[in-house]
Amino acid sequence: MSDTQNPPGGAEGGGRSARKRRAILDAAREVFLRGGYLGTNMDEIAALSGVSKQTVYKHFGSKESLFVEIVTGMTSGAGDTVHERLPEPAEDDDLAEYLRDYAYRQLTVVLTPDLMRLRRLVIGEVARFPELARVLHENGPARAMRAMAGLFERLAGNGRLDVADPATAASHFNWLVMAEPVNRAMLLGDEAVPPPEELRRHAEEGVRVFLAAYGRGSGRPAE
Amino acid sequence: MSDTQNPPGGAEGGGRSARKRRAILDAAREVFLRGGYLGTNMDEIAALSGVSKQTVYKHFGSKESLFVEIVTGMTSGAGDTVHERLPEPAEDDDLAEYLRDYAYRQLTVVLTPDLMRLRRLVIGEVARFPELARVLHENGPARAMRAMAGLFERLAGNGRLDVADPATAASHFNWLVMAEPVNRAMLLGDEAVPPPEELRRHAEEGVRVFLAAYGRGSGRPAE
DNA sequence: CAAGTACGGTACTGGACAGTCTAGTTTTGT
DNA sequence: ACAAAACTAGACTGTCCAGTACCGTACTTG
Repeated sequence: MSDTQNPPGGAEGGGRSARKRRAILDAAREVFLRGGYLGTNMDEIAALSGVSKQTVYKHFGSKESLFVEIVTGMTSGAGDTVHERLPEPAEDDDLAEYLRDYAYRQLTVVLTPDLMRLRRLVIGEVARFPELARVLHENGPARAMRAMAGLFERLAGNGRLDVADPATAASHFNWLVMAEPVNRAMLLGDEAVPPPEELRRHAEEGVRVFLAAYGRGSGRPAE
Repeated sequence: MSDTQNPPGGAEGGGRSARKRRAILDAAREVFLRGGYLGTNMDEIAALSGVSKQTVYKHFGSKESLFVEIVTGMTSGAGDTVHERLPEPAEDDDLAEYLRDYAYRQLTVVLTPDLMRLRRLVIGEVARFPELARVLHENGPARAMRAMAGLFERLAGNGRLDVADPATAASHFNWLVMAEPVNRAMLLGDEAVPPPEELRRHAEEGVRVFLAAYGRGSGRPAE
């Protein structure tokens, strides 16, 4: 209809087939995130992507395949954006400041509406698609906590943290920061996500508690 | 068929109608928890409860009503078992011990398989039934944290804790203890729930961190 | 430009399922 | 004992939906 005049390279690259494929994926993500697996029908996906149902089934063999592709794509993609580009803290950086920034960044990514909807979707389908939940756990919390555990271990080696069990410390740090807002958003909807400045305060409080337990005596500066 | 010989009082009390009603509720809980809202059909509920479909619709007007009744019943019921019967710690009690016990009890209740399945179910249906999620949040984490905040406030008044903001302290305590195992069980299934002794260790570690941040200088005993 | 492939539109199949209807049976209250 | 109320079994309606078939058309490629 609207892009009949874009023979080879419209706005996005790739051949016609590849373009259709992307359109289907985009539409399917939207529709699945809105309605869940059972609450979604393939006609709606076809209509929203401006493609015939036949084409949908040519590209993805079944509703189930399409669903799995959408979800795995989103989970692994989201995990990549958080890690892979957090600089190690320099020797003379303020450690508390570094941890606050890290916490805040993590919060803003995970609380993205689409990621919250993905999380709800996957959790609701644990019984039907246990593999997807496993992948989400691996690419989400498990991955983040492994990265943090490595960092804490190095910082303990430097003498900048007092951490005997890096994995436990990483879990404590992660959930001190993430648990409250994630749980709220999970149950109360995306409108329950606090505004940025409140998230920053929340991150600060979490870091304060973490450093009180794992800092080198400087956790509570006063007194 | 089998209970034709129990005229008035079979095993459970109540008239025939009340007994049927309970049977329907039990069956519906099982089936909804297993298959989710859309994944459940009313014929299965009728069959499992040993009752005709007509009777199901006499007692509960629709699939939706039945679902709402099941879920609200479970959420409020579960909240009650945790609170309402935690004794205040006595003056000469060991506070750390008291908090460990409290944390461990909370863990064992929340990690019950049925409660985990309920949580997944409700989260997966947030878009369709936002009210249910609100109720679960209110009767679950919110209620627990309010109770804890009250306790911490009193302990701060006693000089046994160093808590300026009881609500934040309660959130930190709650999630230090609950977040990791609950999140694991949520995504990895009920088999990922750690055995009791590991839960106890986990509760201990959470309490240790909490007291390091909020205790009266005695958080980290060494040094 | 011709042959082959991908796509659109649409109708169709087969099955599932919420909720209703009917007619006969059991239970209960009085 | 008897009438009202509750229950049973199963057929039935209307609807929705995954996946397929068919055929004409647009695009791609040699």
